[in-house]
Amino acid sequence: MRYWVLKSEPETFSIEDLEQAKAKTTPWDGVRNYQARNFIRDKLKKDDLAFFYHSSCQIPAIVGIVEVVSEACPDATAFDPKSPYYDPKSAPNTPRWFKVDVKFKQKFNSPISLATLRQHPSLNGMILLQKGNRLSVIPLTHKEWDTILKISKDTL
DNA sequence: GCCAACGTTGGC
DNA sequence: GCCAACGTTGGC
Repeated sequence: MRYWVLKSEPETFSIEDLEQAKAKTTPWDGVRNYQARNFIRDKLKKDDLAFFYHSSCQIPAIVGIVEVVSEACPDATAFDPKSPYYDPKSAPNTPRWFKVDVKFKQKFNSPISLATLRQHPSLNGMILLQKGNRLSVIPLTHKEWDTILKISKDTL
């Protein structure tokens, strides 16, 4: 199994929204970046775990943990002209975009801010921390996952 | 609100 | 296939 970071703008969809969702589960749809798409389609598997990251907000931070609970399938929002994620170039028989379902696992008592993550030298290589990084589905090494988990436990 | 960094588009 | 122009992301 693999570990990930999934980014979301809390004004659009927050971890609280996920916790309150039906079955605490949501389709992780609307991803419109090819690199992120490839991770979703090819690498995200049922039972993978991911940190939920709040971006473009007052304190960008990892705020909790979610679990992948489905395999990848076509992102239906791309077929819907009324959806903000509509993409006329994606058709049901030749889908361009994909999604998985994710389920709420845990919300951290104290979020781990970007600034905090940057204070840990062992996380320097993280894709999330790299300058100019805009990827919304980010792979983590097992070591990075463990390090961040430990930070979350130390700050309880 | 600014702006750096990056991705995408489209003319040639 | 190059690259300029434009659009978007996201931290600050």
